[in-house]
Amino acid sequence: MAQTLHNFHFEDLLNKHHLKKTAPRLRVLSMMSSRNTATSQPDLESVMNDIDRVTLYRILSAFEEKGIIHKVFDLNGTANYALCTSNCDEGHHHDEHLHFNCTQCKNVYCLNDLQLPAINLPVGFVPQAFTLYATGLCPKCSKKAVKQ
Amino acid sequence: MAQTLHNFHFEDLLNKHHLKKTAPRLRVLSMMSSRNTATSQPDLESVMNDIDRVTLYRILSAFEEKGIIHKVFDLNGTANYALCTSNCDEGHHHDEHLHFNCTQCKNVYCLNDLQLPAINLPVGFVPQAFTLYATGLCPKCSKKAVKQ
DNA sequence: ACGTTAATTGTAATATTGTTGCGTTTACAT
DNA sequence: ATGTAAACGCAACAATATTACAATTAACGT
Repeated sequence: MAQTLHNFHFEDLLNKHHLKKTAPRLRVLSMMSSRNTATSQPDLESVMNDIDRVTLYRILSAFEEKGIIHKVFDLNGTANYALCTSNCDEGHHHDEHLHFNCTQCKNVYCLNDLQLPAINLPVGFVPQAFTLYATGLCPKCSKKAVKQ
Repeated sequence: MAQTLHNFHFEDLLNKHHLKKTAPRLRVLSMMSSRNTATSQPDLESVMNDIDRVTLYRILSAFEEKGIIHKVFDLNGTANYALCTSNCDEGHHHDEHLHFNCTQCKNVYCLNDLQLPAINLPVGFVPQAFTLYATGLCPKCSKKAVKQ
């Protein structure tokens, strides 16, 4: 669970990307790092209900642009956000991992360790990035399902 | 392009799923089959601006539920719809193909022929469906890019 | 420390997208 | 032909996202 990151890590991160260290930004980072799943926009909004919605949108898009977080849409088309694991540059993400969307609890898991197999596209298609998306039951929900 | 389907095909399709043959439904089917890319909700709405928005939503969700079309969210999180190729049952889709989203023209291509490689998930995760999602340049746009 | 300034936030207004309830119309089975 | 359930259209609303601008504040040099 959680990468046990501390505030100064986040401050370094913001520094690195020439973003000012503000309370809202640090809170967003801390919330997202405290979870092992992606965080949905509605979740963010309800937890941070004292931060203005517009500010939240701007923080998220700034982070995404800088390669600090990445966005993934779940089954219902709602935006979920998760910290990028590593080397995502300005404007260029490298989050070619599996996104697992649990149909029960709706959580989106980023399975970073999973290597994507090579894919051959039809002629003419020039790929820039791949994402594998899976739906099903996450460990928690599959356990519950068995018990019943 | 297009699967050169005719109206009576659509009528059969609707019959098969116990859906009444109405003008709006036939128009939606005919529009979607006339394209080789998925159709975005905004596109549908602007082309069929004489059909009520709510009706459109209901048609789309009915078709999706019956396994006639499937929904895929593009880079911007907007819903795109495409006809299912084959054997998609009521409530159970089998659209485990590649969705290619062109970053230039924003079109979403369903590359049905592409076989997805086997994926091993971490223990506990019980998959129901996979979708591979790629971004990049489609044939048209990559040609243009070369010319410039 | 202190003031300046550009970046960031907050506020208000608006646009877009999706949903719900209900009365009217229509396909289609009898 | 006609009754009925299904589908449509309309109105109102809810949720999500964007834009413009004024107020605030982090970070820099002095």
